[in-house]
Amino acid sequence: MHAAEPKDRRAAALRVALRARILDAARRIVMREGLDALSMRKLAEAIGYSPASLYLHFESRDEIARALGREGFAQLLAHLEPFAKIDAPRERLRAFAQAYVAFGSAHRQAYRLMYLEPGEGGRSGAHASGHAVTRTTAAPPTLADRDDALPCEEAARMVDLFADALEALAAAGYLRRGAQGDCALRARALWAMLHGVVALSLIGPGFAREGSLAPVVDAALDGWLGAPMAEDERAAARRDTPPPARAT
Amino acid sequence: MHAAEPKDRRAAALRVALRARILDAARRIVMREGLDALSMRKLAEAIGYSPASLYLHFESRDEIARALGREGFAQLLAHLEPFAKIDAPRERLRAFAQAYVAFGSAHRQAYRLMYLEPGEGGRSGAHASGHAVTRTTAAPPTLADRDDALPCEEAARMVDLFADALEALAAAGYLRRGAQGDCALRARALWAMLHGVVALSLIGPGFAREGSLAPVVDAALDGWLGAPMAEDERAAARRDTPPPARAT
DNA sequence: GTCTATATGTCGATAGAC
DNA sequence: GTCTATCGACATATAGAC
Repeated sequence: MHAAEPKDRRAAALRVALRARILDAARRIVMREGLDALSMRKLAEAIGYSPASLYLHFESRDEIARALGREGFAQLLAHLEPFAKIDAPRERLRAFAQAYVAFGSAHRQAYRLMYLEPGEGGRSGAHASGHAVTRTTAAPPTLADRDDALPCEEAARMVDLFADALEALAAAGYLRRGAQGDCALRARALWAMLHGVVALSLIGPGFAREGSLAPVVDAALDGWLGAPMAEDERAAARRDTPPPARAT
Repeated sequence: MHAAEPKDRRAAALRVALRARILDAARRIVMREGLDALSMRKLAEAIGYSPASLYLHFESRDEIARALGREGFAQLLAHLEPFAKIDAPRERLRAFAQAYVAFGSAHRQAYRLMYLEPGEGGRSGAHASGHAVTRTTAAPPTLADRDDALPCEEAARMVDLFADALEALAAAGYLRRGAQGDCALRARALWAMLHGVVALSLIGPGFAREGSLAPVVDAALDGWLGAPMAEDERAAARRDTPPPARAT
């Protein structure tokens, strides 16, 4: 194990650069023509290489799609994190929620990539040719052998963001008895609701009026944010809460 | 326009019977091996016909997948409708919610089919071969030209079921001010939440503990069902509410 | 080590014979 | 109506040039 020589360093740099070039081209193709249009051939042509070369840097088309999905989660997290500095928990949660669906609506292709089921990808293949078992009749295909929990670390951090805001909400007295103990659970429920809104809006128009998902999100949040709670009662529950300031 | 002759009737009957046979075989393949394994060739072999013959009864592989998806919605609706006769609105909504996620968890392949994006299907193709425009660089592929609102009529009826229960909840005094006017909106939010829970559980384990989605659903419902509302206040809001009866 | 060229087996869909 | 034959596009694997 001797130290890295300059030659190795340069080679490694070239490798990551080429990986980035491949992902850039893949991202462009997916954004322009959708995930189904992402093929190794088209991708290779886009970067001026042969299709086989791509397999030196990525294991499969699926791995490329998954890499793009992770990028999407990182983007989403970066989109949400600025709102974490909002002190008022209700406004913070509303900001998170609206920002989430806004991101999903604005980057439809990226969003679809993020929640790609393992082995979905648009095509199937599994062309283990030649002497391999070719596994035709095989495998309960829905659930792969993933033992890691969330789609990625960024997703976990997002859920933590939600949970923190919900804890602050409980601490501020907005949530009543029975709700304090399960902020982690409630954060996942919030995530599920937001994902559901985006996913349903993605499968076709008509779920919400003319691309405006905000009212649906607001309707869902009203239950969680203590909106139906009486003003005086909320004040009694805890006095030192910053003024709501009417979220924009 | 003369009346249908017996010959036409018999031919039509054979046509629908063959359609049903095709769908039966397709359903079996999808349940056993997943949507990706559904190919026209395998399907043709399963029913003892040539691949080309399938195109006389279905426009494309996608149409077959969509037909299976509609079946799934009908199944889901049939699974939910019995609970509509529960009088207590809170228990009714809890029953709907838990039944929804139970259905989604129990019939993963069917569920995935139900929410298939237009043109998703597992494979892509769009192989307009020969002299057709071949439309390579084409079409924002995410959103097809569907102008009908929901995925299907069954989905609309399900949302109506939710909305009715929410109206009953409001009428019973469980929902406070601001929440009564938007039961339709809230019903969609509920649908989105439930779909989000199932969808997130489908992309991999780890979203909820060991396949038990119920706590997440309960956490989400607590906000909507007025659970955090004080008992005495609820009683004051409306007295003639049937006893909750502790939903099973 | 990286890439090109090529081969194999997959697929959806169509044309045209019967 | 049904089948055979075929087209064009695909993922993946391998041999071998540089």
